[in-house]
Amino acid sequence: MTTNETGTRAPRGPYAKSKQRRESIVMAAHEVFAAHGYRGGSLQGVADKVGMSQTSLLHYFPSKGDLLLAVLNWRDTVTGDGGARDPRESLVDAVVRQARFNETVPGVIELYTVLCAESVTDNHPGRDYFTQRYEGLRRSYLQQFSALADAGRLRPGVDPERAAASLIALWDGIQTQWLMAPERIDMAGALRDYLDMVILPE
Amino acid sequence: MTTNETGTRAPRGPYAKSKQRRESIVMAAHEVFAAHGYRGGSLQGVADKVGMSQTSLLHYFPSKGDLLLAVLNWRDTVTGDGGARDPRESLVDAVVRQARFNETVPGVIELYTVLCAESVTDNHPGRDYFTQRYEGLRRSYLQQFSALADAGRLRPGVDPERAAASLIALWDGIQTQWLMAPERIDMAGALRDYLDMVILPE
DNA sequence: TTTAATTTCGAGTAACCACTCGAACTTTGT
DNA sequence: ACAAAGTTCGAGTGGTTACTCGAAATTAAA
Repeated sequence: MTTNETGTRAPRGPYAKSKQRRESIVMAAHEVFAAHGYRGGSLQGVADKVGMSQTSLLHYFPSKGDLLLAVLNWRDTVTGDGGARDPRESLVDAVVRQARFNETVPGVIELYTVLCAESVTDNHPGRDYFTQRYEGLRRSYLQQFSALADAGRLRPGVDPERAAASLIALWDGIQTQWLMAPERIDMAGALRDYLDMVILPE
Repeated sequence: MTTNETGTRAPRGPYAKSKQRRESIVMAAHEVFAAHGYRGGSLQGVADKVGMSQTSLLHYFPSKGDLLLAVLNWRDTVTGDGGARDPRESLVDAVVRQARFNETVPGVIELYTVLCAESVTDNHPGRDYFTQRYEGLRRSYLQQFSALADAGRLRPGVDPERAAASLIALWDGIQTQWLMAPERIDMAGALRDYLDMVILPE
């Protein structure tokens, strides 16, 4: 038994099912935000999907912005970011694998495409998340391109910094087109073509 | 004087200032939608910018969706789409020129980036516009890459169709990153690098 | 079993939304 | 000047929004 200096009892912390409850809320919010965007999605819609009242939802996430950040951070922990999981895996293989995987998980591409663009409007709660994410991604790919450049495997004239931003840009942009015409766009193919052009064969 | 068969007078058409009024509404809506997106922007906000009542605004554009389409179509007539205006101008020069120009016009890049991604959600009124726009852009660039391929100026292994989609994707994606960190991203540079890689020197 | 913290939710709030209606006011051809 | 059509807007409508409040139900530690 623990008491604090005021004699009141210490807080007990969340109940057993609380963690799963939060997770199911986050997953429902993922669906809603992917389908309608942040502004277009409503807390009521999320609550309906979970099967709880909107008021109860706000007990777990005190504001809509908090819920959005929870969705974004949860995605980060679950899905990858295009990096190699095996150090022996090449950059192009890692990117292509991630692109192919994203196609199979419904909502991932919608969520990022929609929310990322939406985040550049007014004071969007996801703005800091996306700016930091892009900075991190650029840093990560810059490092990989730099390593390739040191190994003499970067096409002459290619700047690693620009290539990092361009790879991310190509990826994002091809996802947008894929959302509008999935059967006409080969995401992995476009990324592979680009990287095969930038990176010289061993 | 014109009368129709019923004896009633023929409609007179809009008044003199109506055209300018519509245009000022469209420009205000352009600002609002660029800053807040379609769902985030409000008719009241547009009306306030123009200095008229929200009701009067709806006299010119009977619904918010109509206003959005007017904004998108107006943009098309005013700004270019990355094509060459002079047939002697090369593809890379035309693209770079358009990219540099877009940087100088506030709101153009915001508008397209935000609305394009937003348009893939539920039943967004701009959806058809963007899908058709992308189809048209791909067809246009495909034609140009094909012509270059016929002239033997396309890097071996590059598929004109994929290159068309990739160029557009790169352009869109680099605009998104530029919006978040304008001083760190060189849009024209990224596009030039890509095209210089795809297109062989004469 | 007691007891307090956590979880749930019904009811309400104030703000905002796109849009309607009807009546005034302005323009303009005759 | 007349009259019809175009324009403006105040007032409202029904709906939705995120969020608050207070109280009941549930959980679990002692």
